[in-house]
This record gives sequence, structure tokens and C-alpha cells, in this order.
Amino acid sequence: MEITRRAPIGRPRGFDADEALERAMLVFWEQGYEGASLTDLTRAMGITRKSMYAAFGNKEELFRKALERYTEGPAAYAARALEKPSAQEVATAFLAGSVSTTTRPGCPAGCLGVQGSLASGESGRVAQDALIAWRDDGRARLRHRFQRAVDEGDLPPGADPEMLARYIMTVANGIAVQAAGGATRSELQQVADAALRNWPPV
Amino acid sequence: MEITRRAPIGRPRGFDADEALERAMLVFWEQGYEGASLTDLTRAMGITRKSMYAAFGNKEELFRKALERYTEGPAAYAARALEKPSAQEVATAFLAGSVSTTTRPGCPAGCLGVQGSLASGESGRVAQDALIAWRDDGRARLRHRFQRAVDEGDLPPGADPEMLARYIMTVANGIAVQAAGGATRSELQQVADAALRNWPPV
DNA sequence: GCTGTTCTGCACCGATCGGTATCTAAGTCT
DNA sequence: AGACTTAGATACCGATCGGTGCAGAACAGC
Repeated sequence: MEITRRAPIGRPRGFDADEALERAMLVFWEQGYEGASLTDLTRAMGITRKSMYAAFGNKEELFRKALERYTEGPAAYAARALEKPSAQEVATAFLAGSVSTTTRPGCPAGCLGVQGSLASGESGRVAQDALIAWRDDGRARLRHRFQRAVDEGDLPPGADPEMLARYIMTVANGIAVQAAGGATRSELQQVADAALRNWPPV
Repeated sequence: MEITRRAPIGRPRGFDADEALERAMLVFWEQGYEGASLTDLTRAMGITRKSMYAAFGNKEELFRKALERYTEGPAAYAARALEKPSAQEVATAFLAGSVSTTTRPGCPAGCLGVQGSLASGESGRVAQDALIAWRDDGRARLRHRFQRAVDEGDLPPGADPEMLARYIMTVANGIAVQAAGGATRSELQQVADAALRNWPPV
């Protein structure tokens, strides 16, 4: 079989799909899944409903793709934090990234992974479940990282990676809620610092 | 002028308004403001749209009244916590109440004051603002209580009531998000305990 | 050129949204 | 009894919801 890598047949689309997805992500971030209508979304994306459906499937698929983009964009601080050399640095960077992303000027306040669909009616259930899985995934990565830290002696043998991961994720979620309510970056960084003051020593 | 306290004139309503409001609160709690349609609400309340409008005004007013009921019902742990004799006990009771209310069997998981309308489109802005004010109020009460504790020597003179209040509220908000994602009561109580381990000593 | 394929713009779909008009039933008042 | 007031049921309102059908425009390969 022969795989050809040519220009796609047919009329090329007249918009940048990446740019459109970025705009959609911002609308979901600010208004949540149910609060963002197709009219809001396509207006921000600068395309028609038909083009959106052709390029992204439907509203649920668009949300999923916006969430992926969020993970690799504004929420990339999480992956970077996990690569820090010590558990203490992981936790510190994770919370600092959470503070800075939820209070970034020019972006919606808060976290898409929290306020995108925290509670919803039937129509938003898919988005809600996607975000629960997203947060669970983040927590699992923290847990594995802390388990590794225990194995490597970076955390004391009695440390509980499961609980520590949930603790950090809980504080990050709380920071997101506070940011959505208008808390400032410095106020939240103080909170993050306080939350780490009892971090288990080596 | 003479004020008469008689039975109201006209046909008496055929439903218990308190009971109906309780049911509406549960729907808002589970589905959020925008996710709860009038059909969902009135079906759960067991009354018609017309009766709901006559008794409660409109959807926004119904939400506000449901939030009041939530404050005096499921969220009454907050007021009780503020009356504890020491700041340490206030913080401990506040977080324990938050854990137990957000994970109560038979009630929706999470906190109405968080997931009721964390992010929304234009139509949910009123509810969103009401919840921001609700959380701000709770935080202000904690701050005043902690300020009193500083004045009374219950907290060290260097303690920052503003920051401590925001810290406790942030952890409580995070607990609510975690509960909405299915975290169990014992898991969250561990998190609450961890969050208090660095509480400023006397 | 022509044909095939895909994108765009617009009108439109049925369903549901929050909210109401109308009529009748069920009470209190004089 | 009869006037008055309010609750309840039904049907309905215009607007908006997520999602499509259709005709024409813009590209590829031939």
C-alpha cells in the first residue's frame, strides 16, 4: 500500500484550526461547558457553525480538544513540576504554577479543569466526567512521583504518596476556586507557601 | 394603624414552600445553576412553573433562596465552627464540617457554594456573583474570628488573620472540588488533618 | 477545460430555554 | 350568599439551544 503525503484534496479551510481551538478554549475556560453556547464559541473562533462541526466534530469533541490544548498550554506547568529533582520542589512548583496560571492577566481567572464543568445537568455530563478524569490523572501522576521519591529516599519512609498527592491537588483546586472569585496572585502565593510549610522533611 | 394577623386571604397553596425549596436546593447543588432547568426544578419540587414563580419570584430568586437555605442547613457547620473557643478549634471544625457536608450520603457530592455557578455564561452571572459574595462572606467571618484570636492572645501576635482565613477557605474549596470528583470522606479528612498540621502554635 | 472533493455562508430544523396568559378551583372576607 | 383574592393546570410565548441541508465557491487531479 502506498501512503501519499500531498496537499489534501478539496477546498482548503480558510482559518487556522489551532488558533480557533485556542479561542474556543478561552471561552470554555471563562464560561464553562454549559455556559458556552455554540454562538459564543463560533463567534470567538471567527468561523461558522458548519466549519466548527467539520473541523472538530461537535461541542463535546471541541471541549475535549480544548482541554487537551489547555493541558499542553496553560497547564503545562504540571508536567514541568513533575520533573523537578525533589518531591519538595515538585510540590512547590506545582502550586506555584497553579497560582500563576489561575491568575494570569489576559486569561480567564481560575482553572479550566475545575470550572469547566464542576456540576452540570445531563447535557454537560460528558464534559464533567472528562474533567474528573483529568484531575484524577493529574493526581495519579503526583502520586507516582511521590512514590518514586519515597523509593529514592527523597521522602521519609513513612510518607504516604497517595495522601500527599491528594493534599497538593486539593490545595491547587482550592487555589483555582479562589482565583475564580478574584483572589490575587500574591494572596494565593501566600496560601501556597503556607500549605507547604508542613511538608514532610527528609 | 391596625395590623391583623389572620390567615392569608385567597386560596391557600397546596404545597409546603419549605419542602419545595429544599428540593430545589438539592437540584441546584447537584446540577449547578445553569445545569438546572425549570423543568428539572419544578419536577423535583412537585409544583408547576406558575406556582414556583408565584412563591419564589424567578429562577435567580429561587437560587438565592436555595443558597440561604443551604447556608442555614447543610452549611451551618461554618457558623458553628466560628463559635469554637480557640482559633485552632475553629479551623479544625470548619474543615471537618466541610469534609462531612461535601461527602454526606444522600446529598449531592461537593458544595453548592462552589459548584453552583463557578464559571458561567451571561445567564448565570447573577448566581455566580452571589456565590462569590457567599464565599467572600465566609472568608470575612473567618478573618474576623482569627483577628479576635490574635487580640485575645489565642494566636501569636505575628499571625496574619487575613492569610489564615484565606488558607482555610482555600483548603475547604479544594475539598469541595475533590468531593465533587468522588473523593471519600476519610480521604478528605486526612487532607484536612494535613492542612492543619502547620497551624501556628500559641 | 472538466470532475471530484471539501470548505463556507445562510437558512433552517426540532427541542428546550425561562417566563406568562388564561381559565377554573378553592379558599377568606363582608 | 356573593364579592374578592389567590393557587393550580394547561397551553402557550418568543428566544435560544445544539446541530444540519443546501447551494455555491475554491482547491486538487486529470
